[in-house]
Parts: sequence; C-alpha cells; structure tokens
Amino acid sequence: MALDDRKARVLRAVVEEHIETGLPVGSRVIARRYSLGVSPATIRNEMADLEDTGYLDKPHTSSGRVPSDRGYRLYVDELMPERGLSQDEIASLELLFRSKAKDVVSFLKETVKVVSETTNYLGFVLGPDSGSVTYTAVHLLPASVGKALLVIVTDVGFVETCLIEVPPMSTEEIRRVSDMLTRYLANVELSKVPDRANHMLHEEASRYSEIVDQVVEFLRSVQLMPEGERLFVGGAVNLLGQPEFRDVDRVKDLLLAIESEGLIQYLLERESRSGNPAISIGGENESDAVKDLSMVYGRFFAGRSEGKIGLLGPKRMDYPKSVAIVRFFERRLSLFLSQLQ
Amino acid sequence: MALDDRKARVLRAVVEEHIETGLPVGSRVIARRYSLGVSPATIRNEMADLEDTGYLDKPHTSSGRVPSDRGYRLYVDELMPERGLSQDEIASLELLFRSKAKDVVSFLKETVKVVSETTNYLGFVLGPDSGSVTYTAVHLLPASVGKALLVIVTDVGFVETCLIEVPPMSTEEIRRVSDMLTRYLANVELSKVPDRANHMLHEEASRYSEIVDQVVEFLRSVQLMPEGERLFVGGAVNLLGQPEFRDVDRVKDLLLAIESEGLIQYLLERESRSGNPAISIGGENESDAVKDLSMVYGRFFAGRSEGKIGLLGPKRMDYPKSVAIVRFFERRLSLFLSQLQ
DNA sequence: GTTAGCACTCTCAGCCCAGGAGTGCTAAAG
DNA sequence: CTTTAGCACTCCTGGGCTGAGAGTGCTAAC
Repeated sequence: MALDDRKARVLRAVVEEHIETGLPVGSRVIARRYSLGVSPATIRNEMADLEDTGYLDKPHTSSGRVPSDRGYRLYVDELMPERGLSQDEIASLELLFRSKAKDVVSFLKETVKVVSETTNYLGFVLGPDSGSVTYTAVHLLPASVGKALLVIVTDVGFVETCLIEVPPMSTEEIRRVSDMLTRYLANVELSKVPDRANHMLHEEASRYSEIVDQVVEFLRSVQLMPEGERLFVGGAVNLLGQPEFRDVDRVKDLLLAIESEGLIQYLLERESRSGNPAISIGGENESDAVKDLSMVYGRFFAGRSEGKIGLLGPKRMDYPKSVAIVRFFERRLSLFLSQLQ
Repeated sequence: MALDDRKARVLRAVVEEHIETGLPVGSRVIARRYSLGVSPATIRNEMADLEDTGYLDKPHTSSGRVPSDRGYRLYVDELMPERGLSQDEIASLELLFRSKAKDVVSFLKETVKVVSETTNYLGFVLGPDSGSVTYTAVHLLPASVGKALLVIVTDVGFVETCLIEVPPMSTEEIRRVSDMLTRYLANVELSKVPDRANHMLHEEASRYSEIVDQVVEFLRSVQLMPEGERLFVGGAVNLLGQPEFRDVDRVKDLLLAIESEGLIQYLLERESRSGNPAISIGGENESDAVKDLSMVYGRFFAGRSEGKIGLLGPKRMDYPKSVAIVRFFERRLSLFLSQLQ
C-alpha cells in the first residue's frame, strides 16, 4: 500500500497543516504553502484518491480534508521527519537531573511536571514495577511508645514507611529486632519471605511474632501495590487548551477516566505496540474517552525493573517533538536511576 | 439590618430553590412550593424589597431573582438549618479511620478522596504546619555504597526520607553516626539545630562534617517545605458538573489557579474568617477565578500543629451538608491524629 | 396590606438567508 | 495521458428576525 511520491507529500502536507491549524485543510492552502509545484485542482484529485484509500476524511461533503487515524499512522511510521532536541532544549531538561534528588518518588513526580510543561500535553510516568522485587533494606526504628517505624527500600530505590504497633520495648531491643529483620529479610525474594520469616521466628524471635507478622504483611502489600500508586500524572490542564476539548462533558469524561478508571494503565497494558517510542493513535484504542487523543510512550529501566514514561495529547499533537522528548527521557532516566542505586 | 420574618423566609426560600435548580427563581415557584400563605404578587413585592437592600440580584430586568453574595452570607449566618449527619453517613465516613494507616501523608490523601467523593465538591486538606517543629527521630540507614538513607519523623508524624552521599563506611560506623544524630538532633527545635550540630562536630564527629551538613540542610528544607507540599487536593472533576462551569476556559483558569498559582493556599491565608467552620462566599474573595465558588473549611490539630480541611464548591453548594461534614472531620481528624502519636 | 390583572421586558430556540470556503466534474490545454 | 481552469454545487457559519414563554412592576380593586 505504498503511496507514490506525490501522494505521500500531499498526505504529509495535510497532516502537518492540520496539526498546525486544527482546521480541515483545503487544496488551495496546500498548493500555496507547500511547494509541490502543482495547482489546487491536481491536489484535489490526489486528496480524493487519498480519501478513497482511507488516509483522509472529510468532516462533511464540502469542506477540507482531515487525516484519518490511518493517515496519522502512515505519517508517524513513514513520513514524519526525525527531529532531535536543540542544545537549549536539552539544557533545560537537564536541569531536572541536577536538582537534588530527595527520593525516587518525588523525583519521578518532578519528571512528570517537566515533561508536561515542556510539551504542553499531559505527561505521565509509571514507576518501575517491582516484578522481581527484593528489599535492599528492612529496618525498624523506635517511634513513640507502642509504635515503631518500619522502613523498607525496594531494589529500585522506592522508600516505603509504615507505622506498626509493637509491644513496649527498649530502644536496644527494637534495634535487635531490626537487625534480625535485616538479616533475615533484606535481599530476599518475596516468595521466600514467609519461609525466612518462619526461620527467624523459630530460631531467635519467637517472642516477636506479632511484629514479624506485620512486617511480612507490609512487604506483601508493597509488592502488590496497585499500579495506580506507581503512576504519576500531570498537566491534564494542558489538554483543555485544545480545540477538541471545547466541550466540558468530554473533559469531564476524560478526567474521570484517568482519575478513577485507570485509563492510562489500561492503555499501557492493552497493547504493547512495538516501535520506539510506541505511538498509539486515537481510535486505535477503542476507548471512547481517548478517541481524539494519541499517546507516545517509551520505557526506561531501573535495574531489572521497567518503568514507562509518556505523553497524552490531542491526535494532532506534535509527533516529532514528542518522540524526541520521550526518547530523551528513556535514555536519560535509565542512566540516572542506575547511578542512583 | 435584621429582616422581618416574612422577608427572611422569602430569602431563604429563594436561596434554597436556587441552590436546588441553579436557575433564577420566580415569584410563582416560591408561592407554590414554599407554603408562605401569600400570593405571587406579595412575594414579588418582598423580592423587590430584598433586591433594594442588596440580598437578591436579577440577571436581567425581567427574570427571576438570584441570591447576591450578601444574600448567601445572611443565609449561611442566620437562616440555614442546622444539619447533622445521619447514622449511615457517619458510618461510611468512619470507614476511613478503620483502614490501616500506612503513614500520615497517604492517610491525608485518602481523607481528601473521601471528603470530595461524599460531597461531590473539590476537597482539600492542608497538612499540619510544622511551625514549632521538632524531629522526634533522626536516623541514618545504610544503603548502597557511598549512599545512606536519612529518615526523619516530624512531631506531627510526617515521615521524610532522603538519600545522602556518604564516604564509604561500615554498617557499624553508619550506626554510630546515626546514634549521634539521634542524640544530638532529635527533639531539638530547629533554631537550635545548627548549634547542636556544631557541638556534635566538635565533640565527637569532626570526621563527619560532610554528613552533618547534609542532614542539617535537609532538616531545614523540610522545615521550609512550601505549603504546596502539605496541600492535598482532590475531586476537581466534581466541579465540572456544575452549570457555572459550562465554559472550558473558566475551568482551565480555575485548575491552573489551583495547580500552579496556589489558589487554595492563597484563599486560606488571606482571611481567617472566624466562624466554625469558616465559610467564604464568591466575590468576597476578590480573586476572579473563584467568584462563583464558595469555600467551607475548618481546622484540626495534631499536637500543637494546626491543619485545615475544607471544600470548594459552587456558590450554590449545599451549605448545611458541607458544614456538617467539615465539622465532623475537624473533630474526628484531631482525635485520630492525636491517637497516632 | 394583599391580590388580581395586565402591559411590558427580556431571553431563548428556531428559522431563514447571504457569504464563504471548498469540492467534484467537465472540458480544454499541455 | 496528465494537468489545469472554470463553474455549479454543497455545506457550514453567523447575523438578524420572530414568536413563545417566563417573569416582572404597576395599578386598581378587595
């Protein structure tokens, strides 16, 4: 289904013009603004052909053309120009990595902010999964009477804390328990944790079964942490500027879908389109709320764990720029997180 | 400026009818639906008077009346009925406090969610300030080579962690440093921290100045934590259903004002209206973005620190219910947080 | 003081119409 | 055979008009 050269150039022109203006594109504009060296009439013929083959749509019988999903697909797969980032752009993104990293979570949140602000689309990061998680540290710290603070660090650098109830104990005793926990449970795969915990109880900690139970329970709950808690989303407001969201109800549906129904997780899960970064366009994902939206996303790695970073924008988003930015972060985040460990 | 009894009843009827329907209220509806025992004509006369005295407005010469800000004010101050919460409502709110508290921050986030979901308005919680903060715990835990995890707990129960760089040290050594930090810096007022840190350096920790500097720096940064990081907001979507937000631009302005410009902090700071809970209505806060919104908020306490919890809804929100809910949380949160310590 | 009646005002939805943008087709030109 | 000019046609858009409906304010009667 390869298009001849001129058809391809017309399609590309229509897509780019439409992306820029948001309006249906007429033959005159193409003839005038894109130097194809032919008259509007010829363009019209080409556009009619492109419509027949499904690359263009017409909102109504007599107005300009608009790219169909298939048209966008061809555009991003074959027609769109490669675009790198300028020195300035890179410099401004690099600022993020210079700032003091407090902890992984706030760093990822900050990343979302930067991504969404520089693109003016909705940005998201799905934190590294903990598929094969082990805990590099498990500590118990004295808090107030009857309470202790459990601190664990996952192998991808997430710090999780939890207050647990403990019988009254001296600081020294808490420390002993903490040491035991570290000895038995740190760097142990989750599946082996109950086993190790039993060992621990039998050998030296029978008195502390209450504590150990809570610890095991918490380790499990972190492991099972729903994707929602690993997902950071920001810049939804940016979508409101887009003409396809003049309608409040649509905005509401979209925000609800993202906030309550885990739309983004759903989309990420649903298909792992290959392509790097992966791009999914409008109606390709049959969810109604996103039929005017496209998603560009890539993967990054923290150790063996994989995270995702991406953008959600209008179907007529700036694909070359979005791709460049996602690519940048794929590489840069992996680098940064590996240094952190 | 007390109104005579019938005027008060007319005003109340207009407010309640308008809150229910969102439309300008005519004299006929009032006469029919609220049993005042007089004819529409009489109501018309009363409404004309109420308009003269500034309690009602007319969108245009010949349509029904709408409460003015002053009208709402009188309504919430004197006319509106007290309303408690039903057993069912209380039961469903209490669920929140039964769930396992992981840590204070996620608990407060959960609270916001509950508040906004049960009211269908935007809900927010401003976490307890740390005006007179001390750190009840300061610990250092071994992480990977060259890194250690600093864990501190504020006196209101916030746990903050931070990875810092350390020279290569044995676990034992890290523990010694951690103990020192606890001894010198825990339960010390922030203003005295630099002093204590100096003591520590002179007396036993001169080798660790690099670490101590980072700790002091981090303590300060937590102290200075911008209000934005203590503020949890949720349920903005709920506002989109309101007729006053048919217009996307307005929605956008509002979301931007909340997200980037700290609108809520600004409003909370700007006036500490007395009243319990405090209610601020539309144009009373001159910010343009909220001229159709009202805010109902109250205080809760965690030790000596004060937090705030509230709702942002359309000016025609259900005040009796909102007040009841905020009251409930004022009391209940204070209780819960004091138990936690 | 209250009410019925009535003229008046203003909004809103629907309709029509003219203007404009763009198409598809046809026929002529290259 | 491809390209282009010309032209009739379609459809959207915005402005202006109109009639229905809702509500008011005033006046005069109760």
